[in-house]
Amino acid sequence: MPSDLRRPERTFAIRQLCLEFKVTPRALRFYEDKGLLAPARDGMNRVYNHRDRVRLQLILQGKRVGFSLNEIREILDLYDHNDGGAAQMARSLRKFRERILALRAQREDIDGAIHALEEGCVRLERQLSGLRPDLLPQAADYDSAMRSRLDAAE
Amino acid sequence: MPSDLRRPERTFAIRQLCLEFKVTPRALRFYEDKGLLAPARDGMNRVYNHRDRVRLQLILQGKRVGFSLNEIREILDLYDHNDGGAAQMARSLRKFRERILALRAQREDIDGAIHALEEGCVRLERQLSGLRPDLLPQAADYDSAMRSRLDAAE
DNA sequence: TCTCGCGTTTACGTCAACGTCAAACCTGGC
DNA sequence: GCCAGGTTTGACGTTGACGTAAACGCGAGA
Repeated sequence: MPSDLRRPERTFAIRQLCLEFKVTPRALRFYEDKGLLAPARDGMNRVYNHRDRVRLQLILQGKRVGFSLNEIREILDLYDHNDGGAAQMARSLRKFRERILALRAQREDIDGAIHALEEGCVRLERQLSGLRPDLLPQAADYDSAMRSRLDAAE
Repeated sequence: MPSDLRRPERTFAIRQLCLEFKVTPRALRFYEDKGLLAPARDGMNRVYNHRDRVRLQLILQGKRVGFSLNEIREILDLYDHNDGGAAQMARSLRKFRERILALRAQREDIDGAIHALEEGCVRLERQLSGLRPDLLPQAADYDSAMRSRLDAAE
């Protein structure tokens, strides 16, 4: 009986989701307070199903890209009951496009920041190589350290 | 006497910078409290010079890409007095590279979110076009509205 | 002279997103 | 029967980034 994560009838205790997604129980309960999650109950205990798990994934992705919990809730709500009429769907569509534009702008900012920092790096490397070239490899180590970390993450 | 914004000797009152960058005086004073700005004084009044203006631009860009004020202060400090020794410079370099990696990761997340939202848009458009195609152009208006806004910003 | 409007400082308020702690509950194992 | 360990619900604490209110200074204009 290999209980697969992808089997839709599979349920999860709070602990399991916390371990899997590296969040605290407090966070999950907080999301529930705010209306982002609504797990079932077994007696007093929360029981998360496949849909709750997906929602949690979306919540965390949303947070990573800078959405507030309120915005995330809005989006989830839109996703959920856009059977609530065509007008509702049109509003969702507008919201989504708005978000896309905002995210594109944010990406531009990030690219700008990356370029600025890269220029700063070049400047520092130039100065350091003329001053104390022995200190340079330390920084270069970082890349290989990162590469191995990325490998490990895969 | 056309006082050009780019002339380095040009100075600014607090309100001018506030209007230009859409921030409140409270914010500028707050940044000063936190050591991110240090404008000169004319009596009791703050006088911002060209360098302060550039720093403010950097602060706001930093905020947009998700840096905390503390992180921004660190970066500005590093930029400022990396004459504080080669070891300091090496540390700056490491910090910069760290930041670059973090920003790249953030960009990946954003790209993911954009794709997800675009898929959502496609889905909604499909459903809407079969249901109430008359509601679609409203959303499309948004693009042209944005284009004109971008034009105005230039 | 008096009042505006903008500036200043100091101090407290707020909001989001949880952390932390307490007190109670259920459950399995000894 | 009882204890440890995980869960529940409050309730208060915390941090960052300001907002807001009070009280005052100061030069320009009616």
